[in-house]
Amino acid sequence: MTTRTTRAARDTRNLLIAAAADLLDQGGPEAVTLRDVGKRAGVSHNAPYKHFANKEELLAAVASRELAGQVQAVAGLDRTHRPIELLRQTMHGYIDWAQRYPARFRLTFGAWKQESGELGAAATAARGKLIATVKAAQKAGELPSGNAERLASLILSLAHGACDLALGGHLSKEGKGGADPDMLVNDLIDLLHARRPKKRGKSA
Amino acid sequence: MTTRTTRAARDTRNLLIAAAADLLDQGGPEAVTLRDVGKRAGVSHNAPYKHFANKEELLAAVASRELAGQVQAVAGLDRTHRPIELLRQTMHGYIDWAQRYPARFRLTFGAWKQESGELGAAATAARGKLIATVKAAQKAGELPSGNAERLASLILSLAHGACDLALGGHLSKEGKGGADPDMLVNDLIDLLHARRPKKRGKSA
DNA sequence: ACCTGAACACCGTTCAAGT
DNA sequence: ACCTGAACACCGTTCAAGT
Repeated sequence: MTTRTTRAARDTRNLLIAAAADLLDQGGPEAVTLRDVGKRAGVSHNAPYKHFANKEELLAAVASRELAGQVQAVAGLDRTHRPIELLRQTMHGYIDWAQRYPARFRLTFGAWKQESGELGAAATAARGKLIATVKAAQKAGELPSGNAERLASLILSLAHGACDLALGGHLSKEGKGGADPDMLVNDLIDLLHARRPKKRGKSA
Repeated sequence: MTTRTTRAARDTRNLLIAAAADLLDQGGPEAVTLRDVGKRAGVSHNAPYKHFANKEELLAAVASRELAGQVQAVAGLDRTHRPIELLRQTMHGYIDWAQRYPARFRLTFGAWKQESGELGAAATAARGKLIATVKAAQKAGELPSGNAERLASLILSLAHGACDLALGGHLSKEGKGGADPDMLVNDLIDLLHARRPKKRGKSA
């Protein structure tokens, strides 16, 4: 099972990642100190340096795990639904994640000074999953044709922006004009669906 | 001119804000230390505490100034254009600001632990400006009818999300699928424009 | 190969004191 | 009313030393 790293080392590594994620959830970014991460993982305050080059690399590992979880969630979706409903569920899952774990969401898409290869790969994988879903919906005639990557960027940007603004209280939740991220994603998907190619002169 | 605060105090306050913004632009959030802010403003490292309760309040003042600048920019737009073009220019201005000053953009919409009344008011003013622009475009029949606040949230969420993703390199700039925030905003506005109320049976 | 404890430089914040 | 210098607690990181 273990190739080069021992089982104990991999356990410690995962414990450190889990500890960082927990601290993030409970107290935000500034609550994630290497000292508390170590304490929570049952090791000394600088044991993390045996598994990560520095604090940012530990945080990058947390972010990578989150993106991998997103890919997993999409892969586990019920494939009996129509492709456009799969797309809708994918985005609602994304929004649900952002709202349940706001600190992880902001960390994942936050500012990284040093590019982590693992994080970049996880992001590419997640983006690939979304593009495939968009392509399937296009093939089924449920979305307008055109570049799938650009369409995916449109949908993801909206969902992402709505989540980020909502977390900051910039979406004016109260009143009749209040729109949460789920509603806005539905609005856009409905808008796109209305522009789908008409197969047999069916009125839009 | 000065009501209760002296001119010197107001100058120092503005110098501190400007110094913080400069440090933010040059070295990112972690470059903004109270010590360097003071040094750049020509005062001691804890003079900021005479003008702001703590570091976060200084940063909130920076963010408020940025939002006020956005409102100013919209107010200065050429009113001879059609309303929907004003909307387009407003969003392009927003995107341009985010790309020129990424650290200010992320600070402004970042995580605030203590609600600053000034920042909240600035955000409300900026949102109000956008909603008014959307309403004007609706009245001119250039956007679909419906709740203007919700439509404004849709457009702002897209622009905001596209900027945030682009800053993190999550928008796959290269290749034919590459779409930058300006293109995505144009896509959405065109999509909405195509769904505008048809006045005299003009084909969409 | 992995971990520890001491140490260093740095930061936000407080406080007593000055004008 | 505004500012300063010293001090405190805390943090990321390094290093010598242990198994």
